[in-house]
Amino acid sequence: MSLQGGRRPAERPRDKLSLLRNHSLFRDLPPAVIEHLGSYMKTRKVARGTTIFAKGDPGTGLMGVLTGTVKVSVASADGKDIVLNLFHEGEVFGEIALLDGRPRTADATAMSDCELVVIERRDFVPFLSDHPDVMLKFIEILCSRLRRTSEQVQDITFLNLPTRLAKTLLQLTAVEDGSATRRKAAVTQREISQMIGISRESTNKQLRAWA
Amino acid sequence: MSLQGGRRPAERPRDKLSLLRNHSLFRDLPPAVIEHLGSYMKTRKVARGTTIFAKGDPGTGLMGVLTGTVKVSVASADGKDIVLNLFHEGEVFGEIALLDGRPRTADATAMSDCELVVIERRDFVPFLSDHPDVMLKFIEILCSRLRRTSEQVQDITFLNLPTRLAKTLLQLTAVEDGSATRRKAAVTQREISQMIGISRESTNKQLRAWA
DNA sequence: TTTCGACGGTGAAGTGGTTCACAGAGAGGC
DNA sequence: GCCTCTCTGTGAACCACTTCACCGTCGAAA
Repeated sequence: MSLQGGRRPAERPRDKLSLLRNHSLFRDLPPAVIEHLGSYMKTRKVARGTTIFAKGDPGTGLMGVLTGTVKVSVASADGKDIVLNLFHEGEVFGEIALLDGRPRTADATAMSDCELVVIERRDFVPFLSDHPDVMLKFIEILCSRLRRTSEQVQDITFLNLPTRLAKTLLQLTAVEDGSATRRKAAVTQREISQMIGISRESTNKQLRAWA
Repeated sequence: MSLQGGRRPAERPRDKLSLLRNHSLFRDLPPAVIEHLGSYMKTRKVARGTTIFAKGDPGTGLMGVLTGTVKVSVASADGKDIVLNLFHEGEVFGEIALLDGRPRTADATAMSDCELVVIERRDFVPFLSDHPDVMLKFIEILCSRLRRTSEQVQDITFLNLPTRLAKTLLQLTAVEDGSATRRKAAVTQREISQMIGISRESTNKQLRAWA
């Protein structure tokens, strides 16, 4: 299943321009436009554990991952957490709030030290109006996100613990194979359990049972 | 929560043109364009219980509801069912497969006798390319769908039976208040239970406990 | 009128996963 | 080198919800 409509990188995006050049959203734009867009982008370094944005924040812009891994999750009233998505090098996140201008509905956290790029909404929206082809790409991305989230609903309601766990593990390893350089993104059992919506203990027991 | 980005009708869309005129997707288009688009639309009447499209079908087009209610759901291997969405008069559904050209990921069923309108993908996609403003509206709709589905994930994992049930009932009644004319769309307990992903019996018991 | 099928209603038994309460193992700070 | 913190590992008790089995009702079909 092609997650995120992003690229699955062979070489890494060392800088913001190569992120643009490699991402499906912008890949087909003429070089001059890409450079123009690049001039709007700011780079931001964040340390592992930093909150990049929080639920309720105004959605100020589009984020891209240069290096590292970003976790998008939501917390419940009583301290539980679910992970909605992980984003790796070369991928783009935070489009929803960018596109509809409404507040963020989830938290984003750096799972490792990260380098991010940001394009502000006020810069990006006018650009988007001038580039219908990019709108189409966004539509594709949104569709694939929707299919994914909808599949998540189905998994949660239909599948039992071991099956869901297996599926999640497969996805995780698939993604990690893609990026030759995996580093600090060691996924803990707690995080796995949050991805599938199951207690840490149960996850552990199932993993042990298999090992 | 504004569902679907659709209209909440005061007067009903007796024909396909007034559906176009009232729906947020097309509302702002010049009348000539609306009529042009209308010429592409076919009307289709389906009896209660009919399968409108099935999971795996090629996504042939965009559907609109003139009268009646349509249920979008998926079935699991072992015969269970979840309802992902209900669509009422004046609303539009089936955009995902329309927009990305991939197969349908869910079934659509007529919950009452329905009149639908259909625009074929081959007619609509060229139209869309010529109308970036409509693409923007689609982006809005996709965003709101995504927010809704994501909320569904959260509800399922965080909330317990009574809370989810209450929430679903509220949504149901809210929608039904909107359309003055509710008819055959009597929702059974089984359907409610499928909307919240809980057994029919448990739903029944909770309802009894409240009554 | 009878029959049939779908829906609502309900109790008893079963279970998958949670919660709680620990304990050991490593990793980083100082 | 020790202390602390986070992660992993594990058993026992508990509970929310499911599953199963069954009954009554009501409307439509025959």
